[in-house]
Amino acid sequence: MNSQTYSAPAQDPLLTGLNDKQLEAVTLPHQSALILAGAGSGKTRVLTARIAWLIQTGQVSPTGLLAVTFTNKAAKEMLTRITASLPINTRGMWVGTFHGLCNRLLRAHHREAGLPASFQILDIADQLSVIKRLMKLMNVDDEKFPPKQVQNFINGCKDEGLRAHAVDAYDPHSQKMREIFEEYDKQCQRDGVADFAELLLRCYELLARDANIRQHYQSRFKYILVDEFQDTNQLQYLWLKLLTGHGDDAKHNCMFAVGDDDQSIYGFRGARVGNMRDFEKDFNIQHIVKLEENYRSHSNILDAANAIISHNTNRLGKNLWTAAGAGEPVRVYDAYNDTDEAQFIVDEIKMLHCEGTSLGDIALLYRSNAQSRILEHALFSANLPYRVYGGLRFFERAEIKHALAYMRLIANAHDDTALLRVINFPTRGIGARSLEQLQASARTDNCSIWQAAINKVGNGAFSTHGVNRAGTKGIEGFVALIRQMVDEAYGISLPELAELATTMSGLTAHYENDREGEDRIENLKELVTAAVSFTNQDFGNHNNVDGETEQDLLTQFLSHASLEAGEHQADVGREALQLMTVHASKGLEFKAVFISGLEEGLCPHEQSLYENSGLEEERRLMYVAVTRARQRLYLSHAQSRMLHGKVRYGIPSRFLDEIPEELLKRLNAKPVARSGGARDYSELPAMMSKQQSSNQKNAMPWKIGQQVAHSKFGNGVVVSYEGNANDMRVQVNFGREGLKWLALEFAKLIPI
DNA sequence: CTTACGTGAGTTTTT
DNA sequence: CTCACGTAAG
Repeated sequence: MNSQTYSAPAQDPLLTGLNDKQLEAVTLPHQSALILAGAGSGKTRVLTARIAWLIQTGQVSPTGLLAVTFTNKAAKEMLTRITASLPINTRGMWVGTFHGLCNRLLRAHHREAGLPASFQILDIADQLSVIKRLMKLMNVDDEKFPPKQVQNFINGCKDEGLRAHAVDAYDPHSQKMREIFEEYDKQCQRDGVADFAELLLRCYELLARDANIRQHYQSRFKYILVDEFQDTNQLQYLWLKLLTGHGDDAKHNCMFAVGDDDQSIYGFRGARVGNMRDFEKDFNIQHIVKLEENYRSHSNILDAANAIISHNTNRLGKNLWTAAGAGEPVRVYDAYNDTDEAQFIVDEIKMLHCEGTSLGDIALLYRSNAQSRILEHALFSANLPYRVYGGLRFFERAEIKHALAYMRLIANAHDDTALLRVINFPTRGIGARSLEQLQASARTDNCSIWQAAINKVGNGAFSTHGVNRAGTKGIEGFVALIRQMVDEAYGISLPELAELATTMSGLTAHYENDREGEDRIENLKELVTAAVSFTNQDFGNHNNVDGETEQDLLTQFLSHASLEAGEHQADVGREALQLMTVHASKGLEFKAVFISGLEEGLCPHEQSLYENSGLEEERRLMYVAVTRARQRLYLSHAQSRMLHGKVRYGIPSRFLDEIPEELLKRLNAKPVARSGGARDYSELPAMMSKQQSSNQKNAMPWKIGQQVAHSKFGNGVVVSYEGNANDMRVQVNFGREGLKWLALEFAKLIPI
């Protein structure tokens, strides 16, 4: 390695504790580099140390670098760590998500980007409603063109950097899709809104089109650091290339990309693992550093993960190892059915908990959300506290979106999506007919619905005489309300504004009359609280750097609400088991991990087998799941499972076969006979639907929780067992005498 | 404008 | 099975 640029003093606090590879990555010379960071290899540490090191050695100023992540959480984490290691002000630093940074850039140059200063951001739900509305207007058959599919199409195109006109369409169906896409973009433009993908595409196009702005940022950002590079999509990569000045003749800036091709699990959303190889080639990467030392798991777990992932082809190549010992074997449980599987998990959790593992350090992972139900049921019955990740987040809740819609209308009443959301909520007698009329006149006049409403009720002076159609009164009321809100909003603080949006709109009153509105009112109050803390914490956070325009706090808050929808669930204080999909578990770690539902058809998922390289992504998913565990890993599968109201019989996942038997401890059944060669899975889908003869699980001699008496140790309770019918050992908790393993063959245990 | 019922779909989802 | 959504009736 070329170390002429800098030689690290060994005692440098930034660099102490780094292993050789980490140190190498952190102190790489001034060139683009690719860091292959395995799970639990200290990736974030390296990324932040790199930033700190670059700054501290004077190679770059804090404002001269850009660090981009996928999640707000990761961005925050990075900022926190930077602040902890360097006495610098992170304000004005460009550390954030792709969307957050693009938003920031677009706000600063909204005119050049062709957007209003207070443009709003559509989340997926908003976007879908725009599409549905538009399709109705265009008279498109939503049977032939399911709105969700249209949405995926539009986002998919944008993620590849394509506008409607650039999309190939040779058949009527795709031509229609393209047409909707085009109309959709026009509609958004008129509303002054941008969807998630639009933020990136708009930003990309701006940089591509406007040489001044491009060069400005290119000369500013000497270093670009990218986290989770394997998850970047086509457009994100193009954006990065543009920012580094890659396409231009001038020598380009440095890109420091950190990623793990084995953890690429978002291909279905447009992520391109291939970007890693492209990066290597496009940037003529001289430095690929592999971080393979894992600080998380014992080696049995890592070896299992390595074995599984080695079945993938075309990897960049990496093998995790650890200085920690082998640890416990990976436990495998062959359940009779899904209920049995859930019960097994509950029993094991009870035991782990008895032994002192805190519930919050235990995760239950599954491939699809539907699997959580049965687990929840079992946990609930056992009185075990749990927390399910997923579902609606704070800013996605209906009542919150309603309040935000009022706030959006205060910022810009021409926002059709916001208007339609609340024009009749709380109800004010505006029915479908009057709405249709409004939408129709908006379309004829090519104006916003707000404008159409104003035209209808007259500008300012309300004419209550003459023909008053049913809806007019309601519309008048709505127009007056919004105007009044805008008036009142003038000069007040953001929390006051949030308060205004929840009360003056009638939302609070509406929910007060609702029997089940209590929680919603609580949430609305919480929204005001969120506005308070946003005001305090983010005040000046987006200060004028570099000609950024001062955007009002309201717009900032609304962007924040869209871009950072909040935690998935708030009750963090309580000690609770963590239930989540494997996708949601990425980046997390737990002392003990249960991966359930390891059956063909579920994991790998049936659907994935029809997609090309679908199986490999499923395997990466399994790899991610396995590498979450620090000490103990349970893999379970059920011989039968209730799915879509029918009993399905599944065979164990092929991924189980890919783990060497010596790493496993089969908790009940005898190991599946290994046929030496690979199993033939080609006819699986057919097999799945057939009913196989189910071999009954061996009867367990001792159930967990069974009370027993022992001549020497006294009374106890069975907490665990292992082995098979001939050679069974049970673990018994004798209270004061402690936990004992007893071989059933010798120990005289009497059930009581 | 609610409420009830029928219908159909049902992987994963950082922003 | 279970949820979300759309349509019909009250």
